[in-house]
Amino acid sequence: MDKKQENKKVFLEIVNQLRQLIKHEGIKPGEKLPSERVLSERLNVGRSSVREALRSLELLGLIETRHGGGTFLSSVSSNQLVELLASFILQENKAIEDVHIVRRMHEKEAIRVICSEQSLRSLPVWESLFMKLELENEIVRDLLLREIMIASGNRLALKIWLQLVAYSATPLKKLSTEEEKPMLQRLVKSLQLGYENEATSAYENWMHYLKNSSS
Amino acid sequence: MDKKQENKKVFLEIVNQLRQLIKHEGIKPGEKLPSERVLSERLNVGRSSVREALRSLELLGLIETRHGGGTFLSSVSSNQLVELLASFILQENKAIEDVHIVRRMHEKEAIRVICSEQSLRSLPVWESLFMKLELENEIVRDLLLREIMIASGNRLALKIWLQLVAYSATPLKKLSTEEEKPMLQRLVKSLQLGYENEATSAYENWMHYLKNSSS
DNA sequence: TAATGGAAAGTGGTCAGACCACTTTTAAGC
DNA sequence: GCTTAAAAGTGGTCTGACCACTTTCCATTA
Repeated sequence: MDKKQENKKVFLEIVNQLRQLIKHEGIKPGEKLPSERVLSERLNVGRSSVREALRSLELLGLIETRHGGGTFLSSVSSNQLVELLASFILQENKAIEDVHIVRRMHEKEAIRVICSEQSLRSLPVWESLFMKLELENEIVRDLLLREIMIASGNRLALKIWLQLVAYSATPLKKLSTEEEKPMLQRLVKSLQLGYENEATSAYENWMHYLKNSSS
Repeated sequence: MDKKQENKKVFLEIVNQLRQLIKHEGIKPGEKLPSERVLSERLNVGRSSVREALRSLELLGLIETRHGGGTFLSSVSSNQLVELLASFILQENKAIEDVHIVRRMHEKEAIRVICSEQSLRSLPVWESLFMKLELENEIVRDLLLREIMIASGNRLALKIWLQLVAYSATPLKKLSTEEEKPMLQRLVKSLQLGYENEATSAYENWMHYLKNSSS
């Protein structure tokens, strides 16, 4: 049995070779790449294969093509762009930390949105959540966050967030502790009042607490 | 003389048509797309053009191809989030506003991240961009934003952002105007200095200008 | 009848060649 | 030397062909 991992897409291999060529040839941003015909000859592949690779790079914005003029490396700092390419090719998705960061970004933004809109601030759900905190002394953590995401009203952001949550290591039904209570109350209250800074601060406190308590 | 603005990349047009076809046909994630030969016939384009479009979508992770098997809308693959975005962006029509909002959110957050990290603020790319603004008086809009997203260092966010951009209605090569210059300079400068509020404000000004000037 | 095996059809992967449209370069003509 | 038209270069697209792989289908067999 051969290694399945070597099943690299061939057109990705071409993309990779293009990357090396750019590096080796020292082609700077804004400069011209060899023509498609030359590339196909140098890489020993058909012109159409070269084009498939180039179109991919174009959709990513890494190159620009001018009809009749040629193909050019996008201007500005190529080092970053080249490295970016590598991360795409090598499928470096292992950054779990990135998932957390993006998730928190969405949550924070949702809080901002809610604070800045009277109609969202006055949703009955906040009062309900606040009461629940008072009476039951505990609350499902993700329930609050989910309500926040839903209330912010962006379906795409909500979908992304749900996916991110699914990826997060944190169990869905984790209950909040007694210690979290004041933070949560502060968050919900300032949310209702539209105190953006206060709400954001409360949120960050909460996240900081969760981070430390889990380790 | 015709308007130069109509210089739509044809392979991008095919990408769009594919989107419509997927929506109209009701193709769900994980399901099979029509074969390349069928697509080329239905869209009245050559098979090679279809392939160029498909390869672009593949590099973005929106579709999967199996040699001899067919082409499929991404489903349970390496990155489910990519699949989610694929289905959302490819299928939902009226959600363009949501796409914009999420995109702007990612950009704003990236700006915040850069401002708060010395090593990111001092990247040479900012000086380069600033010089370019000074000398050439114009700059490709998305180039600046792309650099910001790359510099922020979150690959997941970058991947999300790239997909959002790929399906935004805004042309990739739109140049900034003379009026935008001060806003862009302010953004880049405050980015370098780490003035988060100033940078965010400049960004929002810029976006506000773009929104009004396009309508 | 159910299982098996292999042929046939379907599909993506790649290549070569041919045009076209547009840009850049070259060279002719003034 | 300058202008301008022809030529060369380059990306854009289509067609047809062949290969490699997968799926489907059906006849043969146990």
